[in-house]
Amino acid sequence: MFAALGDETRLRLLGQLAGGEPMSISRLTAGSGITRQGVSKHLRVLAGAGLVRSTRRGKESLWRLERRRLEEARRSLDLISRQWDTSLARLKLFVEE
Amino acid sequence: MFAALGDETRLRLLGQLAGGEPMSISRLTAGSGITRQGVSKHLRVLAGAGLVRSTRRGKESLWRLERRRLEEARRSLDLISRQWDTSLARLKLFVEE
DNA sequence: CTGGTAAGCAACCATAAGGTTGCGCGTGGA
DNA sequence: TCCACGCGCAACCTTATGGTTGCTTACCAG
Repeated sequence: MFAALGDETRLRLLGQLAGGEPMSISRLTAGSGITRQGVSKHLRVLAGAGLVRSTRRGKESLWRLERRRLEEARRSLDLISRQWDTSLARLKLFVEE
Repeated sequence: MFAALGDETRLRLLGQLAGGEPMSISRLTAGSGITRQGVSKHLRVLAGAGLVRSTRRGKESLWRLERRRLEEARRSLDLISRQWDTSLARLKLFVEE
């Protein structure tokens, strides 16, 4: 999932989708500087990480954010960060004794 | 920075360092399945993202976490997530009017 | 049913990334 | 002083990745 987040283009896509409004590929492509196919590929990567989801509507497919996953990522970082904190606390305690 | 987090080996390294105790490269290498050079490369990537820092002590260099950066990453995710939330709230409000 | 628009599929290309091997260098201990 | 240990540097190999082009499929409107 972090790998999916680790690309500028994909982060930009997330940013666009963070607007809340579902968007079609061609709309996401507009002004992106890369091809529609490129965008499509990136979207599939994001979808593979569960960060985004698409629903077909007529001849266009609409993509939207999957917030749960973002929260998961945040929690993972919290975990490491917190583990670090408590370890340091223990260490400090140990040193001060 | 997410790119730096987006590799299993590097996440594992962070996990080890999250123990709070600074570790040498050879120690981090032990049981990692890859070469010392590989670990070294990954550490430099992490350092490049500011997630980790090293200090030379005698003939070994000790690596430790840089917690601030983890918090930054978390904040970034929060930002997207929150932007999504508020947009949805606005949208909901709009729909309900 | 015909044409245009939105997207999927597949092949392909160049470069970046993960990993290895080989060698040289400084430091600490006997 | 000499040797072993822990690292850094550089070259190299292989596979993933970001991106493109070309062609096909699906849907809607006239």
